[in-house]
Formats: sequence, C-alpha cells, structure tokens
Amino acid sequence: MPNPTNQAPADPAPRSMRSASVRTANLSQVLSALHFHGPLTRSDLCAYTGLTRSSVAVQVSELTDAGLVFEQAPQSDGRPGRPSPLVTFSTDIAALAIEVEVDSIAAAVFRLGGESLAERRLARTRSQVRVEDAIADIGTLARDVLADAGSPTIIGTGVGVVGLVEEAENTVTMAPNLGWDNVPLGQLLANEIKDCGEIRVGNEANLSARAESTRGAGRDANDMIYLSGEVGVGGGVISNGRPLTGRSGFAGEIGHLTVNPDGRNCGCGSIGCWETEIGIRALLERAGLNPDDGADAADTLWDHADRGEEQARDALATTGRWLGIGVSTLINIFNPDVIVLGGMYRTGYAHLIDAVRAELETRVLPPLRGAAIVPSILGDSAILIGAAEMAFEHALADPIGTMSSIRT
Amino acid sequence: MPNPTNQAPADPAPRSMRSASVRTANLSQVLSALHFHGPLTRSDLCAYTGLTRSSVAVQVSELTDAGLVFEQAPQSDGRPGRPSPLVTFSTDIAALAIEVEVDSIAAAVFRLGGESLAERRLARTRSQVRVEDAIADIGTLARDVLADAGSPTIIGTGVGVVGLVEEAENTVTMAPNLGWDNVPLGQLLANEIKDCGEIRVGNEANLSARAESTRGAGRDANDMIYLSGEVGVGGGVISNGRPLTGRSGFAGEIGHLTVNPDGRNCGCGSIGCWETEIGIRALLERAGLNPDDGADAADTLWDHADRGEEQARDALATTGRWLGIGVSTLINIFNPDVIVLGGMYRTGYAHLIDAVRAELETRVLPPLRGAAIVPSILGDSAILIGAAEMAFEHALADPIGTMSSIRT
DNA sequence: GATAATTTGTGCGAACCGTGAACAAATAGT
DNA sequence: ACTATTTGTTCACGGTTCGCACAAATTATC
Repeated sequence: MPNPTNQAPADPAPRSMRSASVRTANLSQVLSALHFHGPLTRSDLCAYTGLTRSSVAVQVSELTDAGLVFEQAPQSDGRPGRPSPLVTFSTDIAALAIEVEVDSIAAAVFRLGGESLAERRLARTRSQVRVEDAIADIGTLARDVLADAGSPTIIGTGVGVVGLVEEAENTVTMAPNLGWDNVPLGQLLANEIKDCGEIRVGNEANLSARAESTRGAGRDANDMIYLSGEVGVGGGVISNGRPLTGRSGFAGEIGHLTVNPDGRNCGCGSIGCWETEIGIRALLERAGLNPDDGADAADTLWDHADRGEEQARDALATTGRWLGIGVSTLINIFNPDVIVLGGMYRTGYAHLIDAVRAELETRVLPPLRGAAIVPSILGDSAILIGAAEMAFEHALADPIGTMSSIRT
Repeated sequence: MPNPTNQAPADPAPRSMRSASVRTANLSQVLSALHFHGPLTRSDLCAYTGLTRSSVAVQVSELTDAGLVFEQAPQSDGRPGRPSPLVTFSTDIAALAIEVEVDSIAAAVFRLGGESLAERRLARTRSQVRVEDAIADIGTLARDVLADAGSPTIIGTGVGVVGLVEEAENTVTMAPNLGWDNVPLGQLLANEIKDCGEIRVGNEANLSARAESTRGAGRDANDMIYLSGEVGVGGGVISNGRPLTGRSGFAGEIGHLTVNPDGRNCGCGSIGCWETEIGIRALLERAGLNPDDGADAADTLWDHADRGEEQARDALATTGRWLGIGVSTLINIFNPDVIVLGGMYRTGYAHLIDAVRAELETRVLPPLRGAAIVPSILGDSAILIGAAEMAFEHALADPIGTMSSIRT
C-alpha cells in the first residue's frame, strides 16, 4: 500500500521540533512565569521570558482566548511611561488535589498561581480501607469541594497516596498502611469523577517535596531533599529543579536506607532501616512512652522536653543523632542546597536540630557542608499543594493543548 | 538614555525559543542519533528524528558544510526502492579525553561516534603530585596523543580526576589522594594545551557512570548507578538518562554513606562509611593480607578464593554482605534499572555477587526488586570514554555553534 | 529485457513563528 | 503645554519545517 501522505512518519519518534513547538514552549514560559511569580504586567513578562513585546502580545492574547488568563486595566505605578496591563489568572480555572492518608481523606481546589479556593477533609477511624469505599468517599468529597469552589473548570487532578506509586501507570503498587496492593487508582477515579482533566497519582512524600520545592522552604533551591516522618519515614528528592522518579517512580524511599545493619527489625522485612531509628515508635519508646500512641504523643513529648525532663531530652538526643547520621548520608550522596524536614521533624525541629548538626559536622565531607537544614513551611498542606502542582504540570507545559483537550 | 534598538532585552533570560532554536535542536537530534547509533542512512535519520526527508536533507547538508559529517555513496541493501546515502562522521573531528589518577595519567582521542583513535598512559610512582608537574605532563601527553591520532580538529576536552570536582568551575575542590586543594584545573590546562575546544573537568566515578550509561552496561537503562572501588569507593548516578550533579557537582559520593555508625574510622573524618567496610583495605585485612598492598593484592585474593581457601572465602562473603547492604540502600533511594560494578567489584564480581544478592533479598523493598546488578563492561577505559562523552556534550547540543566557535 | 512497484532525494510553495522597526498611546516631570 | 519615557500595535522580514509533486534509483515480475 503506497503511503498517501507521501512522507512524515510521525509514529515512532516525536523528538523533533517544528514551529508549533516554539509556540508551545513560549506559551509555557509565559504561563509558568505567571504561575510561579504571580500576576505580572506584560512588560514584566518580556523581562522574565526574554521575548519581545510583539511576541508577548501574541502569547497573552492566545492564553486569553483559551480562557486561562485575562488582562486587568493598567495601573499607574508612579514611574513615567505608558502603564502596562496586568495579566492575571482566570478565576474559574483550577486544579483538583486529593490526598489519601491512613486516617483521613482530603480534597482541595487550587487556582492557577497556587491560591487555595476550597478544602475539605474526611476523617477515618479504621486503618484498613476498602478500595471501593475510598473511591466513593473521594468522589463525594471531590464533588463537594468543587461546589465549594464555585465549580471551576478543572484542568487536571493530582492524587497523593501513602504508599508506593507507579507514576507512569497511576497505580498504587503497595500501600501497607491502607492494605492496598496494585490498585489502579487513576483508572478507578476516572470512572468516579468526571470532567476533572487528566488524573495523576503520586506518592505523598514525593508530592510534599515538590510542594516545598515550588512554594515552600526549598523555593530558592535547585537541589532539595524533603524528609517527613511519623510512623513511617518517607521522602522526596528534587534534583536540578525536577523530582527524582527512578525507573518506576518509586525513588525517594529514604526511610529504608540501612543505618544500623544489626539493629531492629523493620516492617519492610529488612533490619536497621533508618525508619526503625528515627520513626515515632523508636522515639516514644526511648522516651518511655507507649510506641503505639501515634502522632499526638509526639506533641506531649515536646512538652516534656521543654519542661526539662531528662528521659525526654535523652530520647530526643538519640533520635537526633540517628537523624543526623542519615541526613549526612543523604548530603554525601545528593549534594543538596537544602534539606527540608516535615512531619514530626518539623514540629520537633527545635528539639532535634542541635543533635543533627553535631552529627553532620563529623560525617559530611567538608566540601559538601553548607547544606541548610530547615523545617517545612507548608506543613500538613504540602501534600495537597504538591498534588495540585503535579496536576498543573501538563497545563503549564502545553496550555493550549490541554485546554482544547478539556473542552472535548 | 533611550534604547536605540527599541526592544529586545536579551540580557537576563534566554529561556524563550525562536526559529533558530528549532534548527539547533534538530541538528542536535540528527548528530546525536549518529553519535549514539553509529552511521545511518538519511532515511534512517528520518525515522530516528521524526523529521521529514526535506528537513533531514537540510540538516545533513548543514552538518556537512560544518565539516562534522559527510555522505557516502548509497549502497543497495537488497530491498526495493532508491538506496539512501550513508551519513558518516568526518574522520578529523574528535574529542580529547584526559584522566588524572593517583598512579597514572592518561590521554586519549575519540572520534565522533565513540571510536578511539589513540591512547597513551604515563605511570607515576609518587602519590603526591605537584600541580605544575601534572599540568606539564598532561600537556606533553596530550600533544603526543594528538599527533598519534593524526592531529584531528578537537571539538572539546574532558578531564577526569580522582577527587571532588566543582563542575561549574572546572575546579578540583579536594583530591586527598593527589594532595590537591582548590586547583582550577580547567583554567590551568587552558593555558597549557591550545586549540582543544572547551575544557570541562569531572569526577572520575561520575564520568565512568556516564560512560557505562552511554556505551556500557547501562546502555539500555534510564536510571543507573555506577559503583567503583579500590582504596576509595566512588560512584555516579544517572537519573532519567542524565548525570546527577547536585548543587556543586559533588553528588554521588556514595563511598561515604554511613552503614555502620559505630564501625571503623574513615579517612574523611566520619565513622563507619561504606568505604571502610567494602574498600580494598577492609577486604585484604579480613583475608589476612596486608591492607596496604593495593589493587594487585585483590587479584591474588580472587585466586585464593578460587582455590577454596577458607579465610579468603569468608572475607569475600563478609565484604559481599556489606556491599549488599549499601546497594540495598541505593536501590531503595534511587529505584534504578541497573547497578554497574566497576573497579575491584568488576574483577571480583563472581566472588561477591551471591552474598550481595542474598542481602538484597531481605533489604530491598519488594516492588523495587528487579534491579540488575552487573559488572562494568568498559573496565579501565570507562573514565576516558566518559570524559570524551562529556567533551562531546556541547557539540551534540549545538553542532554549528561549537564548530564556529572552534574556528575563531 | 521491459514494465511495475517501491523507496528515496529534490524543489517549491504554504504555513507558522519571533524579530525589530516605526508609529501611536499613555503616563510623569517640567 | 511640552518633553521624556515606557509600552501597546502593526507589519514586513527572515528563518524553519511541512507536505506535495516530481524525478531518480533500485527490486520484483512477467
């Protein structure tokens, strides 16, 4: 059969660039500049993107036609010259973010630019969650929160889950805390919630890392490591501004680096995982408290330490030392700008940081020192923010394409 | 002062794309396809790049004009249809690769496509190397090897060094084995060797990782970890096809992850670094040999083990166990496709791998298993190959730009 | 050995994109 | 009111790929 179109294979490798790629890339530049820096004048956009006024005019008008942004009347800023109109996000374009935790499910709606429009959280008591129940709960939660937000056009959906997530498949491969195994969460949700754009699923710690990197404590860092823990310890790595995924998207399981080969048994089947030394169970046990009391007990432990109780202080020093040992390893491996501590390491930051720093002084290679160790500034909302950022990613990379695919 | 050119800031952000960017990107596609897949017909290039015949014709003619490639007469391949001319690398375009080891200095010339044209190695006896001497030695070695190769046009130079290298500055920040401290090797070499294009300096293990990823055991892997060791233990990480650098290019110091917090003192000042358990000193000591004997002693140890000597076997089992502990950590963190073992872990691969695998079975999170552990296939030439690949990187990204900057 | 089928190179117009200059508009300062 | 300054608008221009029509070169078939 002769090829009717004569040439243009188009099937195997879409790596090449054409004129349209230039337009897409520049639209992405403009919309990303707005998303990450907030509303800007057209003049500012020229400076941020390096495009000429003529070109920015075209990009903005195209984004306006797509309904993504609009221009506000120019405001005089006191300097001479014709004032430039302010380009702002449309009010009815947003992303849906969903968080599946052990003890709660949450959903939120974020506008372009990162502003939260609505948030709802549903507490759960049981730890084992039936998949069908979870899907149904997420569905009603999503519908409610979308109504709260004024039913905006949803550009994409991001889901954060406690467990290993195969990102390319949007599948939860293993989530022991939920009792889930190979759950195709993306597909299941696509049937439950409609008109919510492309659905992407990610690990909660990786999403928190993404959030802190974009809008949190790692905003100015190119290379960042996020570490969070309560019962389990998870993390995420941002390398050169982009999340580290690994082969299947499982990268960042830093709770299971071996720090003490002859130490305690870990739930994962290994021995001496970092998690067994810096997790909340080890901390509470060292402090003479009930290891099963969970996250709330940590707050009482901070109080005890504040009051100067010796066992509490010792427990924190020991835990801080182990924290420092692992952090040293991470710094030597990744050479990051910043390490962001979330979860109980954020609330207990003041009680732990000295022991951590002491350990770093001997264990980090001298030229690699200088990495900042800071607490998370987004706290518990990091997961939802990161899920939203993941959902925005496609729209930012190809604004017109995703908009036209939304309005089928 | 009014702006004479009216607009076009051009100074701060060169992120935007124009028509010329498209051409550059597509030229890069074509040349890279040739570099990594070997000579291809124009028709093949259409398939690899997704460009049309018209476009490929333009790209090839431009690369030909720049002197990078030429077309060979078409050869009939037995199938019907007009035969397509074969696009091949010019014979006189090459990269210079230099390797600065503790006990030797080497230089080599590689043609586009990766073929080695010439190689020379200069042994050294003393371990402390004066910088001036090293520069002079490298200079003569480079001149000699370039003459051997027929004085090709050098498109770029890559230097691999045993030590921490600040890649952006082309500076050796710390190289204890050479006794170097903050040596601006790139600048110094630029004065010594002329007409060798842009000079880039990198860490030897990172370059080996790059080499194995491009042309070695990690060729088909997107995510790869390279591990090499003799006295010191180094490594490099390829994430999503690209080398992990970290903030200053120091990333990948996996010899200094803490595996045994109360273990032996490490030369870096820390305690229980992986290097202290899997380095050659620990191995020889366990086998009852002289820890200071160096790399040659390892070969005799393999012999002892082959002959069934118990202490040798025990030493290898113990070392293999520690090797497995660290590799498990790396897999849990990075979720790689492949782990490539170089240095003495390549020569001793058969004696170590069983103990490593045994450890992985309990320590790696189940969904992360399946990472292949394989020996390096480039062996000792990995560093030079990686250095050449680093040198090629610029030319592949912007062929015409670098060629015109070469012919000043 | 001639013809058909197939594959590929070549040439050219069309479409798309950003540039940059000229001009107009809008503001502050004098 | 006038000038300086900054910015939006318009438009011709150069650069790039695409896709078609045609020619060229090879194999398969009769």
